[in-house]
Amino acid sequence: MAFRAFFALPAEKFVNSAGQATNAIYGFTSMLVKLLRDEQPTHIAVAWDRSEPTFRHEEYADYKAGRAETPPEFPGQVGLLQELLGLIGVTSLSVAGYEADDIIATLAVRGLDRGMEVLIASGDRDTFQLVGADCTVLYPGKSLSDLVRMTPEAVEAKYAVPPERYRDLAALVGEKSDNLPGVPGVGPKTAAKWLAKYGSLDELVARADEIGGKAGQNFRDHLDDVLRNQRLNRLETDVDVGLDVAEMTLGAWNRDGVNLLFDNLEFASTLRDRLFAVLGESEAAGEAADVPDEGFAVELVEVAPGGLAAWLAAETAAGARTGLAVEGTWGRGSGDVVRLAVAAPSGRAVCLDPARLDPADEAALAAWLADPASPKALHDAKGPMTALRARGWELAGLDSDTAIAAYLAMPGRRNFDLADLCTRYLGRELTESGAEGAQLTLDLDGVGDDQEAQRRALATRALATLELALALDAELARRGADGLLRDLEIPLAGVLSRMESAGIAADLDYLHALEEEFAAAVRQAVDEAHRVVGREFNLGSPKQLQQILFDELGLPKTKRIKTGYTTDADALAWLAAQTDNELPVILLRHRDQTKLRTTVEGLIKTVAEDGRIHTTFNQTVAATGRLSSADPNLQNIPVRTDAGRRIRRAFVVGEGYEYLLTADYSQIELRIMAHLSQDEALIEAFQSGYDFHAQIAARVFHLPVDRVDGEARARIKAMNYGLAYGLSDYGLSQQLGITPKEARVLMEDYFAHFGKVRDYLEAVVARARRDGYTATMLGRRRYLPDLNSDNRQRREMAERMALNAPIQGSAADIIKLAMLRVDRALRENGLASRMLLQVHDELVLEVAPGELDTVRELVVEHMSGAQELRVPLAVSVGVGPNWHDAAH
DNA sequence: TAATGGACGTA
DNA sequence: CGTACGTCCATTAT
Repeated sequence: MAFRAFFALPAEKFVNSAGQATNAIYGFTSMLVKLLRDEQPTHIAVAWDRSEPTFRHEEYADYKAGRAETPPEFPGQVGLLQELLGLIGVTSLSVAGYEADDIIATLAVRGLDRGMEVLIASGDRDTFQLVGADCTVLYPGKSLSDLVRMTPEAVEAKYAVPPERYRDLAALVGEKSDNLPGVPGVGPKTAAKWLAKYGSLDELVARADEIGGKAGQNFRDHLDDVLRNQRLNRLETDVDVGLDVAEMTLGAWNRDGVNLLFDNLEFASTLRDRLFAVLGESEAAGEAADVPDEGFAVELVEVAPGGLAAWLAAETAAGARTGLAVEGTWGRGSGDVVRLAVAAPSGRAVCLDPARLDPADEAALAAWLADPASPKALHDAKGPMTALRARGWELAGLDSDTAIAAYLAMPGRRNFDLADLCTRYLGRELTESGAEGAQLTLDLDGVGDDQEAQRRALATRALATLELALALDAELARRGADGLLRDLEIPLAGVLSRMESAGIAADLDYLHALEEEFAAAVRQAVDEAHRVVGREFNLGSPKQLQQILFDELGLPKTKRIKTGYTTDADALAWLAAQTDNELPVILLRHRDQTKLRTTVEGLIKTVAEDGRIHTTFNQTVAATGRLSSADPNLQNIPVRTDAGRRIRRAFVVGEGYEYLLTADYSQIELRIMAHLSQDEALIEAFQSGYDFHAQIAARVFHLPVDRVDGEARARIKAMNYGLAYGLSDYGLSQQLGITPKEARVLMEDYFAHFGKVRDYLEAVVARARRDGYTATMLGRRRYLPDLNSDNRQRREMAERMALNAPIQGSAADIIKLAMLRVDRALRENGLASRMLLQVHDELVLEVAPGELDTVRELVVEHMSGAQELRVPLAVSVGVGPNWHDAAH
């Protein structure tokens, strides 16, 4: 049953933050709760298979051979499940040399002997042989929670043989999963027909000659197999289980132990409550607790016009938090609200249509939304916040954002759907096919055009958000991440919302001119390439390129990739050096120009009515804590090449403003590494204020700083940055064009002077391996279960992530702090200047007329002062009419 | 039509 | 065989 649960629940949704899979534990426990509740057994035991071979293996060496490997996530859950059973007072049994079913059969027979009524919950059909008047098998049906009662009638109805003949039927048909082949061409129908005619397998064997047809011949040919199957599928009923049935009553249970285990497994309260409820029943029978195990019991209330203020006041007395769900559209810095629902802790909720709101109610709603003293929980609030602002409503009092909270708890997760999180934290996923009525879908699209259903769905969402926020509060408190949510990420959502709405002005005419220029360059490259090859082909197709370069032109092979040989820029540059053929150079130019053209085209497409480009900042994507930017991505606008930098001229200061100002942290990640490692030499290099890389090079190569040449500085610069990424000697050698051995020597020289850096890096990985996660300066965690992987590639990958995550993540923490400080300072000083973009270590601001000096000073102060480090946090600032000229 | 993989832009 | 992203395009799978 645990194995069934394992496959019934998605493993990726049931992993705790230490990387422990929990789906089998969750599913099994859930089934057990249902069994205890519905069947109220007086005695109960759970039997387990063991890993040792059984008597069946001794008799038939290939027993269960050819089975797929047990998924690695499963075995680790068995011990935890047994621990849980121990805590709740349920007997666990296993006996060497026997399968769980033999133990079950033994207990069943002994129970029946005592006149007990016996229930067997098993996913193994062999147990059907035990079915009788007082023995029923509960066999998993369509879903986990659906157990089919296999009574004698049910067995007969399904297999057309009585339970005592089931073994015969199974022997004839065979059992694939046990590697017991049956008679070819004989399925349950034929087998049942024969058994009906001859009465039993023994009789069938005795009269084998009489059976006609191809199947009959097959039966005679495979008689040995059938008889072996029949011997092996008999369940042993006299196993020495070491315990009497009478001892298998539900024992005392350990509430604290269960709580602790559930906390570790990160199971939310629902399953725990259900379990406690049934255990409570077993202690004091008759006192049935009615625990709803599904849906959200929302009570959608209609408030009379003008009554909203009173309703809100009554429901949120004593500052209770509410759940708020908004339906509408948002993106690219704007949006609209179609309706919104407010759910209170009582389970009551209202659903409001802003367009049809009584004026008094509208005022009440606006005031309530803007009231910082009215705590609200939303799921992914930034979008709704933007949409509300587009209607003139400010949102304040954001007390929890369940998407961000879940991100802080599980920063590596891909999506943070409300429905998925409800599954994960509130455990409603097993109740899909349960009681009627109470169930409400969370899927807004799935409810059709029924207005009332949509209102209910939104109200349900609001209540779900409220309940989820509570579960996540506890989750984050346990991690010490509640401050990160409350003081950093939630306020940042508001700042980002306003940045998105502001957008950045674009010079459309200039962009169009650029596009044409890049397009012409692309066309020329295409023509040249076609001419060189002698026919037309698609330069954008890696597959066609491989064909031409390696097959037709016979150029030397590059690095292998899944689909053949790579045609990436490094490889093309290498090819260009290997051959006289001009094609690789043309292809490189084509790649460059194509990339620039598509970047410009993408930007043009996203210029809004107001002449500005409004990106969307995602706060829950990057596993390290960084922001990301999408639609369009303004964090990857070219800057390294001249041609690329020209694109930055298209980002200009908007009407009513005087300058764009950029401010960036210089070498923030290296400074963080110096701070965290506490390496005195590194710290000193930063404190002196001179060229950092040159100073480090001087130490490594034993030269005065002014004698360090460009080559030496470049090597050390690559090394400095590489260290923060878990660079290997091989990687360093590739980057510097030296041999791995030389790179190795260089690294040794480096660490000879900066030993604490090595100590720090090693300690980070060791600690992460022990704790299961890394942490940034503000306590933002990243979980890396692969640090203990048996797979070397995965493990080393995780080690590099562990090296980088605290550094990159701390930098992300710091600039987020800086953004809050800058934003607050701008507003408190009544300045019209505003923040527009964040590019990981850089902020772009739009400066209002006459505010330049104030803003420059304020930005530097709040960025460099965002976090106290052992080294200065240097910030450099540039000002200009466009993003390019504002560089420094 | 959706998913995947290669390639490449940024910090 | 350094990290973190998002987007475009071609190709493959459904």
